[in-house]
Amino acid sequence: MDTTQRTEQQRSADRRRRELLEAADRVVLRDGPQASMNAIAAEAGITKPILYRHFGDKGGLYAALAKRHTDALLDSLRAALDAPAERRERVEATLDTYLAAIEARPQVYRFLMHPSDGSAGEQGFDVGKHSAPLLRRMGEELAQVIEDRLDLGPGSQQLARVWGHGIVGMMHAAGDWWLGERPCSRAELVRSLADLLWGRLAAAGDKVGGPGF
Amino acid sequence: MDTTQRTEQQRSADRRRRELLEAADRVVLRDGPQASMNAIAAEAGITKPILYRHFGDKGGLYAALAKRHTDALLDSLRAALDAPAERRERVEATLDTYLAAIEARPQVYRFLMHPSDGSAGEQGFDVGKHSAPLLRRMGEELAQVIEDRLDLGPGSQQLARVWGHGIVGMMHAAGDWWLGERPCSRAELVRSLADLLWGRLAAAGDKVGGPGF
DNA sequence: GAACGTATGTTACTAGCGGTAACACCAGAG
DNA sequence: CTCTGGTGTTACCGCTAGTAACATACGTTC
Repeated sequence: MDTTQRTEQQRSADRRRRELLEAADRVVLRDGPQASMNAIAAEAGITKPILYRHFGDKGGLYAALAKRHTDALLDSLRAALDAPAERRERVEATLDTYLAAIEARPQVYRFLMHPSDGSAGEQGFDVGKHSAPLLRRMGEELAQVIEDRLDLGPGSQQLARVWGHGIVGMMHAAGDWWLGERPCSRAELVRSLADLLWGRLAAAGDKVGGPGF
Repeated sequence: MDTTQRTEQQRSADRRRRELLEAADRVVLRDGPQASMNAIAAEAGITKPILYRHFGDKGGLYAALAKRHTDALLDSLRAALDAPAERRERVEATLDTYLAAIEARPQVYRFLMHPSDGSAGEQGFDVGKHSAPLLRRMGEELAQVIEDRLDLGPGSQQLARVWGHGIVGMMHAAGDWWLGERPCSRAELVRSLADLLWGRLAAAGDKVGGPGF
């Protein structure tokens, strides 16, 4: 139907789009989420209006950019989560995969977690939307895995979703803090978090007041 | 020494500062974290330079503003955490306190969690700093409580810090998601999260492939 | 080959932001 | 009376996201 003239012209458009995304990627990797449209255009060797023609606005560009990294990270996480191993091993492998990713490319990670858009337009008080889409997607995917593989009794679906988002948040916050302070090795962090998920908090004994009392 | 002339003039300065903070509070409550300095100044009935004289820059104003709410929330959380009750009850009370707070004033919560500064200046790649200070403070405080009250054996301090930040992150992410989708009541959410912390994830059985197999 | 649509690319602009310089005013202290 | 230190202004800077207007090259279609 309309695939006739789409072949050549739109193909070059798609190629340009990919080139622009790669240029934007380079700039974001260098400047962080504050990368300006001007800087990205300059890196790509062009001027702003072209970026706007391709991506609409800054949010569009950032969404396209984020999608690539998010998809890549989610693929890694799925692989770790689907490995044939004990549950605890899989959990530790998944945690380690995530932490290794944010450790390797903190700028990308920061970009994904902090849209930092502003988006002066529709500023409704929809608190649920501002958070990074990556966190939401990870939470939903983990919820699905939990629901599929664990026998949680009644209310399992809802429980799985709460746990999915909760565990992802735990991983994210701990990773963020760890990346800033580096108080221990990655392996130790993974073990500590897995211990937490394995109920060591509930199992721990109360501390006695003082020795000999 | 210098308390002589400080009495009258600086007192009025402090009063103005408080008034400005309250005006800023109103605007942030209405417009969210994107509230502009112009808007805040207008709400206070003045112009921008005065704000800058009092708070240095936007970050300073926001920090001062955040400190009030953060302190208030932390006080509530400490109270819940220090109540004389079983550990599980205390944990549930603390979770519920936090969730009730973000439920009651989502705009404030959003502001605290999303500085969304930009702060075009020093854009070093210090990933550890961009996250909301509230999360860090909650994590550190919880870590302290855990370390003080639980007997965790060797490496307890480090373990407590990981757990502190991890649990806070779990609470935050789950709360953020819950606030957006409202998939269940607050009490159910609290119970699900406490169940997670109590090791129900590790205790759950694997799901069998299908019935009759 | 001519006409057209669609991509590419430009310069020049708007509106708003955070932030600042320069200036005026008014109250209390010496 | 003068000096200091607060309050307040207008007018500006440099930056940002985003847009309008215009020129040009290429591929498709008649």
